[in-house]
Amino acid sequence: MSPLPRDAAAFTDLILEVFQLNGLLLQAGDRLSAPAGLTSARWQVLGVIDHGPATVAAVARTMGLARQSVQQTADALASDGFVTYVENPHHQRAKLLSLTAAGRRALRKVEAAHAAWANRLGASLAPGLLSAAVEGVREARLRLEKDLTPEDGAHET
Amino acid sequence: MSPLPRDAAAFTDLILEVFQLNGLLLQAGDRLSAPAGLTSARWQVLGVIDHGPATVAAVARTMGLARQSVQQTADALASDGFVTYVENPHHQRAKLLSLTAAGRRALRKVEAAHAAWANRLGASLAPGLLSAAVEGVREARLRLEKDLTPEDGAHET
DNA sequence: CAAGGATTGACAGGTTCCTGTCGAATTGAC
DNA sequence: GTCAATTCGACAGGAACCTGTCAATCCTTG
Repeated sequence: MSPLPRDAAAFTDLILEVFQLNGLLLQAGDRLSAPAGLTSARWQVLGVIDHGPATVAAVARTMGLARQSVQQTADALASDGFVTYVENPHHQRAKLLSLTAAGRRALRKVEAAHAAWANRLGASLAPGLLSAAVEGVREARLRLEKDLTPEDGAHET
Repeated sequence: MSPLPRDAAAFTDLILEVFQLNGLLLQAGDRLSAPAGLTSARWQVLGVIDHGPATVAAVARTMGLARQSVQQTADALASDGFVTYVENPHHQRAKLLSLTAAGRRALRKVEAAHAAWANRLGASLAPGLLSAAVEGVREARLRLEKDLTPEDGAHET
């Protein structure tokens, strides 16, 4: 009822758009990765360890997710043979997630599909519009990150 | 590795930004609604039935979610007393979700917090940047929606 | 080198979304 | 008016995220 100021209204619009786009992107990601036997979440994990093995916690930090979420995905990937846990010279308990041949093969397949798709979608949007969107969303994200950090609590993030 | 064309790269950047912003927005929404005893998902459902009672299926359509997801949230809201199921003159089995006094009170509280928050965040961003972001994200969403619709399957969406 | 703090993997449990299926109620075609 | 298609709520099960907690393993400090 109480009319929001223009800025606030625009910000709220952005929220709604982002929610919807996020849902569609997940759907698209699942569709892209399904033929390789993957899902969005699993594909993303594979992508992180593509440039080198890493611990579950390190992958989680890279992805901005909770350690435990990535653990679940990683275990699933391992039991499907896309990934193996290899010894970590720097840590006895924290083994390294490493791509198997099958994992690398699946990843390459998804990446090819992704490239074609991103190309098609990216080309269908005015370049200026696209880069403005990226910049605006990034700016909003940065503000929000600051806004959400009251003070870095001691333990776990 | 294989370098994506510029458009595709920008599109991929947008995806990453949207994923991150989405996560932060959910976090912010939960923080805004927690003092009222709600969460993002529950708040959104209350918002839909604020302008009048509706069936679970109708709410789901409005929100763009599966019927079953909203059912779960609605049941939780009902057992917490924010909502009740009232008789539906047009349908014997499909009762209407309706706000209770407590539900309306909680919703108003969250809306007030949301307004203050959106105002603060919205004002901290250059207006041009913000509207460009909204426009760009909307455009991307529309393309993606088209891209994802192969043909409207018969039953359930 | 010994103690304290931080990080890690494991496990438990919860939320919010999904798909799939079922029987009941409504609606539409004939 | 009857019969088929659709819509609805209920229930089962699963995916992907979360928080909280524990013991084991670092790592830093003194």
